[in-house]
Amino acid sequence: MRQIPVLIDRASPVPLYHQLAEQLTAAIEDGTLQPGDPFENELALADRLDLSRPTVRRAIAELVSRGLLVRRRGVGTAVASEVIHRRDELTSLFEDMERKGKRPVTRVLDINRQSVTPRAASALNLPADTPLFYVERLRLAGDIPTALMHNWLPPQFSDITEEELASGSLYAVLRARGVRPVVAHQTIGARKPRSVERKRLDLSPGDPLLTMTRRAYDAAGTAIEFGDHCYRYDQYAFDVTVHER
Amino acid sequence: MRQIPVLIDRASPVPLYHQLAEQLTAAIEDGTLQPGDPFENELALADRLDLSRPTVRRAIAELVSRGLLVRRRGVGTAVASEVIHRRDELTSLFEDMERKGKRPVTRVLDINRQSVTPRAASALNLPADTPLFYVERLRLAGDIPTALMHNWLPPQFSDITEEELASGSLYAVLRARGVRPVVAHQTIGARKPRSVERKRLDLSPGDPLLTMTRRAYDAAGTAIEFGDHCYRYDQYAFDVTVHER
DNA sequence: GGAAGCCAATTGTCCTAACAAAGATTGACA
DNA sequence: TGTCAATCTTTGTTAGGACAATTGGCTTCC
Repeated sequence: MRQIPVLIDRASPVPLYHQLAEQLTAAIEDGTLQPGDPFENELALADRLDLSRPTVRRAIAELVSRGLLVRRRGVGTAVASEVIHRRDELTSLFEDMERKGKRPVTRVLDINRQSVTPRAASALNLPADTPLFYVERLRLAGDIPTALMHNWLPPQFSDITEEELASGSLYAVLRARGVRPVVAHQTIGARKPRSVERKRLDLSPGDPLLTMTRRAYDAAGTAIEFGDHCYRYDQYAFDVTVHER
Repeated sequence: MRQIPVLIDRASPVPLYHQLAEQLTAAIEDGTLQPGDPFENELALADRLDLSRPTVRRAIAELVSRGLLVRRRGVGTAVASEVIHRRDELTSLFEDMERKGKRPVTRVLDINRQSVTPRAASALNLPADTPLFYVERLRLAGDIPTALMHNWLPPQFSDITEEELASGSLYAVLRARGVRPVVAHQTIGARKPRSVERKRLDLSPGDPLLTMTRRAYDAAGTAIEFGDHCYRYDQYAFDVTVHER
């Protein structure tokens, strides 16, 4: 039975069960524990780390709910098989590209702090004539234009600067202001490009466009972003993991 | 403060926290509790139902993780706003269309019970030369061709008949055999159609194609389906709800 | 040698208890 | 009257203990 080294800092403000869950997750994700490997039982783990059983159970439950571990009463706990280990995440294109080592570059093409756009306003649950913060950006991976992004945000974000946007992800800017997108509804489709889009994304004649519109909400259910994005079909695809029930 | 009637059966083999969670969920889903309504606090609920606080917490945690409730320390618990209460589901195109009242029709174009297709076999974690069950289907909404679907299944499904497939959804056929797809990884993209696809889907020149490939797994992580689908861009789009963390 | 039954190991459920932290409310004081 | 501090309410974290249910292996008996 492999014992994973775990360090618990009782002085830290982060909950013990979460410290533990993080370190166990890391051990699985970096391959220290392989799929199918047996996992130290919860009593032993609690004893070894000087934590109570409920605390250890809570940490393990977190990994189980993410599909990293599988438990069977009377038998034990094991690392789940490879394919189950993924989860849906709310990420942005920027973060996706960074993870793949693609070195994303953002070019801000247009900013309008008083944009009246009924379609966007209604997606944000605001009156149709509400002036919104609007930004159009082009994302490049190296030299290749990858995505053309149109985003509308509620008026309280109209002080966002071009510099902030150029430096990285829109979600990072929002999070820096204490706003956390928690749920988003996305619609993914395809269509023919318009001529502006063809030019901006450097498309050849006949090239299709992959499109996504997104409405993102915070924990209270307040709409915080409406996005309308176009992607080069040969540069981007959406990976989605769906679960039953 | 609305008190929801809850009946707990301590003699039942179903866990108390689950009985409670079910009844609370029902109250939200049938509209007894409306979005934004305050929710009885956990101490009061525990007291009223004669349950311990951890048991009540566990039930509430279940609803929170499904996005039905929102909690804030020091403030209380409330029913989440409408937009949050949705969940990703593993459904099929057939079921999607049925829900929208579109009256789907399936036409089986090709069946091969011994198809050797290395790309599909490897997606199913089988040796590349494994003979697979292959079916090509065209889905129509009324008269309009909507999707062209290619699916490969492991050899144990090679007794599936054309009649079964014509009658409805592939997933329904699988479920009737006691196989439950639980997780699927989908990749959604766009591309130019090939000429067969143009003909089958009755596309005009220059029309793009929306594509999706899917690998579906059962609870044990066994691959049970590989699908490669094309959709008419003007007839179909994917709705995806993503959650943070 | 095989089968039935028992036992140990492990996870699952449930309870009591205590204290911490965050937000809202109240009240005292300037 | 306005502001700050104390207090109350509510959720969050952690602990410890008891017993139940399931599984797998071992032992014993035929």
